[in-house]
Amino acid sequence: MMEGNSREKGEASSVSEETLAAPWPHQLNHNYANWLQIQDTLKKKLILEDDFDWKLPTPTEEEHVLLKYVGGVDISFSKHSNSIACGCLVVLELPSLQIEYQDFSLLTLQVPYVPSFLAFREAPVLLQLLEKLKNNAMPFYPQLLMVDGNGLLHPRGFGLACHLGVLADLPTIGIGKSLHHVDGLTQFGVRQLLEAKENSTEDFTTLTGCSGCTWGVAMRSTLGSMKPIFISIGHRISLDTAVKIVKLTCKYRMPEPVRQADIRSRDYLRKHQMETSEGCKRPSQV
DNA sequence: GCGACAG
DNA sequence: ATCTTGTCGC
Repeated sequence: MMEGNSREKGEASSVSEETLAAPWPHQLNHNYANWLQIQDTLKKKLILEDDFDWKLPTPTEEEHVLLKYVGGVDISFSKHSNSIACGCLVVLELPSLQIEYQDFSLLTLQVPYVPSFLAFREAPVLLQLLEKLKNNAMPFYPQLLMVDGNGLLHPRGFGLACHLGVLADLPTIGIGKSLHHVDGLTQFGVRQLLEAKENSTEDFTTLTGCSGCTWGVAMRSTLGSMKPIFISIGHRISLDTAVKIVKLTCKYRMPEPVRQADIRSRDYLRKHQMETSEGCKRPSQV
C-alpha cells in the first residue's frame, strides 16, 4: 500500500525530494519512499526500557542470572572493490571480555549507502549471521548486541541498532564514532558540554536536542580521548543501562564487542584479498 | 547561498 | 566506509 506517488509534503520526514531522487539509478527511486514506511512500521515495535531477564554483574547476584554473552557486529569494506564487504559477528564473555565466538560473511553489497538508511545496506548480512549462530551455536547466542552505528540518535529515531533490535528481537545498543546531527545537536555543542564537565566525576553528557528530547549520550570512553563516542538506545534497554554496559566493555575508545568486530572483519578482508589477487609479482595483466 | 548528512 | 605518515608515549 501507499505507493511512491502518494507521498505528500505533509508527511513527517526530514528526507527531501532531492535526497530521494538525486544521484541514484531511477529504477531504485521508489525504494527510498518504501524505506521510510518500513522504518515507521518497525519503529512502532520499539521498546525503550529494560526488557530482559539478566542482571548486570554485581558481587551479590547469583552467577546464572548475570549478563554473560555480549555480541558485537560491524561491516568492513574492501579498499579496492567498493561493494565487496565483510560482515562480522563476535560474542564476548563478561566480565573477562574473552571472545567466545566469531563468524564472518563475505559478500557483494547491492544496496547503496544512503544517509539515515544505513540499516537497509547493513542489516541483512548481520541478521543472517545472527540466525546462523542461533542454528549452529545456540549456547553462545548473545543476550545483548552492540552495534557499530546509531540507535535512537537518528533523524527519525530509528537507526541501525533499533532496526536490528526489532528484527532480531534482541536488546541492542548503538555506538556511533561521529555525531549524526539531529534536532539541533552539533559536535561543537557537544564538545562544549563535555569541556564544561571535564573536572567533574562524569565523563559523559546527555544529548538533549532543541525539542527537549534525549537522543543518547556522548562519552569520553578513554582518559585522554578528544573524540567522544555516541551511545544511543537500540531496543529493549534503557539509556542508563546502556551507558553502564558500555563502561563495562570499554578497554579502548570503542567498546570491545564492536571494536573486535571491526578489527576482525577488516583483517578477514585483508587476508581474502591476498588469496584473491594472484600475488604481487605481476602487474596483473597477461 | 552554505553547511550537514551514522557507515 | 576507505585513502594515508609520522609521531608521541607506555
